[in-house]
Amino acid sequence: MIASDFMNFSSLVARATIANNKVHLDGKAIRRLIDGTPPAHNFIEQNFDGVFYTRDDLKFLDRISGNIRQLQDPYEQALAFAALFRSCLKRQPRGVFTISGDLSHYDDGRRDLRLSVEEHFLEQIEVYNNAVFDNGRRNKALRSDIFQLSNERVDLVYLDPPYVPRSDDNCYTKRYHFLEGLSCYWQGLPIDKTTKVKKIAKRYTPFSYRKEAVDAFDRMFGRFAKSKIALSYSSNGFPDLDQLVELMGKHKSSVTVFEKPHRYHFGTHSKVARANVVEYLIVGQ
DNA sequence: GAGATCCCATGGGATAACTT
DNA sequence: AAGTTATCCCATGGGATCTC
Repeated sequence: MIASDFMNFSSLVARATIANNKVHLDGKAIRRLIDGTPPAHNFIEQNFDGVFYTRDDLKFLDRISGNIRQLQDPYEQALAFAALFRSCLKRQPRGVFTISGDLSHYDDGRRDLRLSVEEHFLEQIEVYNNAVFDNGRRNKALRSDIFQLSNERVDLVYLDPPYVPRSDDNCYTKRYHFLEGLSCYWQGLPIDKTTKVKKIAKRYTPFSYRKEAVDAFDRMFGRFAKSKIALSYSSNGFPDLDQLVELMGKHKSSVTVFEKPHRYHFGTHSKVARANVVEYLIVGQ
């Protein structure tokens, strides 16, 4: 099995859970991770004070960033990163990095907002340790643009591309930039200090632009013309369903659409008009 | 079964940038 | 100059699942 993602942080999660068949974080590794020696760098504290988290959380993130890199085994490292990312998500209201500053009005009393990032981290290590299993195969986790992947044949490919929304930038960088930066300690990812949430620049992908998305889908389906394709998509995306079915039909003799109504509970303020969507699984073979 | 907890590829308004 | 597309910031809660 091969997993690949456009973003680094999510490919690390895949390395921890998909590529990794047997490595767990044991007590010794955990003690090394939370070692309290003051960190050699304080990039996170310097850049995100007053933006996300408490000062203690930020110090912990600087410390853990150094300690993770002391682990020798890449699967141990990946497990620690996966646990760290999930800790950061749970400690951030709504799990996104689009809001900053005083977030007390988001506090609805939930436990996730009371725990420190470090307390979450210890819990999430157990969560990820319990998620490790051996499927009896050699699996890979890659970080790649879909068009840069080697031409390896796969029986079935599950595609979950970004989509162009009708009025916004859809790129995940907007919501998860903090995790992407954290995954490499912002090495080579300069922060745009003019932004309130201290974003990094999003990487280019044709899937984000109306003018290029149709061609990108066409090329992507062509790239997997010899595999069964399962494409995950939504009715509030662009291109629309008819266009996607037609595009897949250029490369596949049979295209089947499965639909499931869904209501988002995230942007649910009264003026949100598109919370009701249809989720699609478009299968070509 | 009732209450607590947790999850969520979000959406709209304003404005900037780009097209024709 | 008007229309279209891209970007930035920030506001928002119901239902599935868990716990007792």
